[in-house]
Amino acid sequence: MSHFDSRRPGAPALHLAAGSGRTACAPADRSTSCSECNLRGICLPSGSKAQDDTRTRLAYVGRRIKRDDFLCRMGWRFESLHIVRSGFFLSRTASEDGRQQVIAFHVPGDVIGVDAIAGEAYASDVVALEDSHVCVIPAADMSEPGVRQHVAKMMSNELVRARCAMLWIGTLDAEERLAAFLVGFSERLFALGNARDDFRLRMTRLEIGSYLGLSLETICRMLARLREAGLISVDQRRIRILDMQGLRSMACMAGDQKQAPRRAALGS
Amino acid sequence: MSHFDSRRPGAPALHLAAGSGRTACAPADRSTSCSECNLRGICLPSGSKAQDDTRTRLAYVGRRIKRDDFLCRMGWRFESLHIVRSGFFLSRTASEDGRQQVIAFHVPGDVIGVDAIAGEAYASDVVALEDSHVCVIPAADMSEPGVRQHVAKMMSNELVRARCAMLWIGTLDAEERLAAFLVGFSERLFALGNARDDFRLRMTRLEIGSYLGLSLETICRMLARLREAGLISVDQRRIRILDMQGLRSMACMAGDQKQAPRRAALGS
DNA sequence: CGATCAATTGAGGCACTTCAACATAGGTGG
DNA sequence: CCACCTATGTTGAAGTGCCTCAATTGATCG
Repeated sequence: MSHFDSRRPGAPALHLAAGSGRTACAPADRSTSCSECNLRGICLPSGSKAQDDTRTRLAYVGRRIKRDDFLCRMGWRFESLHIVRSGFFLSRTASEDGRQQVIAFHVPGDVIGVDAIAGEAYASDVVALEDSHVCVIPAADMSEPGVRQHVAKMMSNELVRARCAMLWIGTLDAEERLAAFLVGFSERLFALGNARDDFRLRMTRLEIGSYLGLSLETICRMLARLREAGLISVDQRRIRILDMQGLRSMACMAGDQKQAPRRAALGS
Repeated sequence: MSHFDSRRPGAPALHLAAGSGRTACAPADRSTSCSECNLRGICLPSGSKAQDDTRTRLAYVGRRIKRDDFLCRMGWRFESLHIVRSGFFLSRTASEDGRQQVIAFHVPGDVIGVDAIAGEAYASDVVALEDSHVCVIPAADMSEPGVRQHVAKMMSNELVRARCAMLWIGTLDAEERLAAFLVGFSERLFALGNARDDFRLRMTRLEIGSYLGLSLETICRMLARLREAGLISVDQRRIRILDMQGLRSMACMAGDQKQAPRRAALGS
């Protein structure tokens, strides 16, 4: 099923999660008070003084999104932000000729839709990678102090992550990029209470490749190379990190050892 | 002069603007009321109803930054946002082993420093590409309604631009990337009252290359190729766009014609 | 248990990097 | 004003990392 224009001449007939065409109109849940949410401490309004006060006052409508369904589509009018309560999402954009790229993965606690605030329409498609659950935050609530602060922080975080990805894609070779991705993903899951060195990828090799600007075959090969180097073990989507130190240094996130490639060096 | 660790073994001895080592401690200016600023309408608090009211009330301290000086450095504690009043800036990050990448260019009206809100420290170096002038907005003022809205929009814009850059780097080949960059830069300048088809690049080929994940030689060659194709004329840093339609379609920002490369295609 | 999608691995080609030589512009001091 | 210097820009030739194409295996699901 095609949910896009992508019937352009000669387009490779690849298939991908999120092709099911359903459009995320799952019925709204009961609303839940923030003070009873299992994301207390991760989600809003962390850090503020009026914290408990705000939290008891706030209550948001939840929505369930099934695997492969859209949370929102490019061009939809911006009406609300969403916070991931459980599950995983992927965001992707497309250029006007239909080429797509994964530009973000979202884990519980993340705010989705901040790229729509400026344009008043969503700037990317957001797809659930597994059955998920989000809180709906009406745009009007962004002026609420506790919400405002949390949203500002999460936006800032998104920006840092996006720029981090730019740094990876622009300066690291394939093996390093994948190492950086794995370390980063591990850390995000760790912040949610996961083990740091044992997790399951929720996305396909194709989606990882798209995110990192590499082909899916290269992802496979580099996973194999990292495995052969004894840094990780790979079993389908289950990843175990055997040598975090080594992986980090390969990802240029610790002691360095490699010469920077030309296109990266800005000298100084 | 080295302002970084980059004396790593074998680092190529490239030199770049922003090596002067001065650290942007130019004396603060007189403060200026927002109602008298020449960015009225572009800058805050555009769009709000309490617009004129807020604008007359607000007044911000200005700061001058000389060419090649830093507005802020990675790791500095976050104390204030900056809005570019005049001039041009470049942001760049570095991985821990010293590889750098340009991650954004800033034109008048842009908010600088939003990536610091989450981490409470600046996440990138920001360098003036020419003598510039910024407004200093204390972090505390972010709760001010008019400011809040504008900052949220500009953050959202930054995120969109960053993701746009990811899309370019991840899915377009060198020639297309450069075309997209030129079109995008043209549009940003146009929004500031410039001609759409005649402008001056403020940055070196090296910096453009870094931003686009390409070597500076490739930038040269692709500029030549676009010139030979009759799409632009190039005279040093002065660019004239001779065929906007053609340039846009090459940048995949209008009618398409090319087959998407594999690494981009997410199928559907 | 077939059908479909995801993952793996090999072989070959090309786009871009790298290295290198040279041209040009802008600045400085004689 | 010149010669001189350094940073930037340009262009050529050669190497290579990753993409592309292709064929196979392994999961997953109705």
